[in-house]
Amino acid sequence: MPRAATTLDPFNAIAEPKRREVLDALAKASAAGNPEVPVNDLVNLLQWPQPQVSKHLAVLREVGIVAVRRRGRERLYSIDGEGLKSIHDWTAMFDRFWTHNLDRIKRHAEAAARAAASGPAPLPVHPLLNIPSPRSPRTPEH
Amino acid sequence: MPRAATTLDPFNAIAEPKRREVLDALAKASAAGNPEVPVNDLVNLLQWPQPQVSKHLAVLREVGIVAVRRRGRERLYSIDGEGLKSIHDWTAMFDRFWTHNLDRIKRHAEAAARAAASGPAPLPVHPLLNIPSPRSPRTPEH
DNA sequence: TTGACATATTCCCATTACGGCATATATTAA
DNA sequence: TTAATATATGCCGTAATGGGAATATGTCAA
Repeated sequence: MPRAATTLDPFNAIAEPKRREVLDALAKASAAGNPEVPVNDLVNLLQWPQPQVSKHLAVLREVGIVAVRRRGRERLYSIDGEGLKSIHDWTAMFDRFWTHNLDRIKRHAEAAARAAASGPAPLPVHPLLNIPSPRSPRTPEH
Repeated sequence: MPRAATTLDPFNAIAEPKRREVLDALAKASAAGNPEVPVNDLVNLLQWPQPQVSKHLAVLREVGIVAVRRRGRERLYSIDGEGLKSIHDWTAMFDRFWTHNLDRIKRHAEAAARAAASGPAPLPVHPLLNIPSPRSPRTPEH
């Protein structure tokens, strides 16, 4: 089974760096007062071939990150926040792994100081992980 | 040029759904008091073949989402928040696209009511986009 | 109708990922 | 040393990508 399709979900859609550039451009235009941007404006902004822009927009639209509206022969694209919100929400579940970093680094420094007072310690693999942890049971909960 | 490498950045790494499952399992273990989890525990938790677990962990480690420490013949994996924080921060730049949804929907409803008072309007493509926007200049800022 | 304009779609290709299976490496135990 | 345990790595086949170029589709203008 190969890699998941880029149109599977917003996570796969924004994995492509160029697609994030498209979203950045749309956000900038929105901040400048143009929440809806025709494809040609994006082509001029990004300086990419038009088919490339259209293809990336199609992927973003399929996963619900952008929305489209027709105006004459143009198609106006805009950001639909719901798609990105799902990613924001998922990553938010891990915020304690970076919010409490200062505390953890401080505790690590204290532990290192205590270890240095008694004897030379083996060099830590990662500062954030040098917290002595109780041996986990071989068969955890599930 | 094919798709970007999964080890290019955290965005590509978490695009794979199974990799997000691994992170969820690590987060759950951490919440249960085991911030560091041996590979075998993850194998038992997820019920996947061991090589598959190791490979996914390798990708997550390469982009800095997880960290490893050796303890005897085991390798203890833990979440390194910095990698996920970069994603959280990027999506946060778009928070106004979902935070102000209520305002936008309300304004849209008012606009629709005004339009209905004068005559039948073309059915909206997307409720959030039905805000009448000034025609954007053909050559925007950049 | 014909042409210009705006955008989407199709085809081709080189590259890469994922899963399965087998095997290599490293560490502890006997 | 040899065996057992814990984990990583290599190889394979299948599937899908993103870019380029050409072309199709749809809309407005003359």
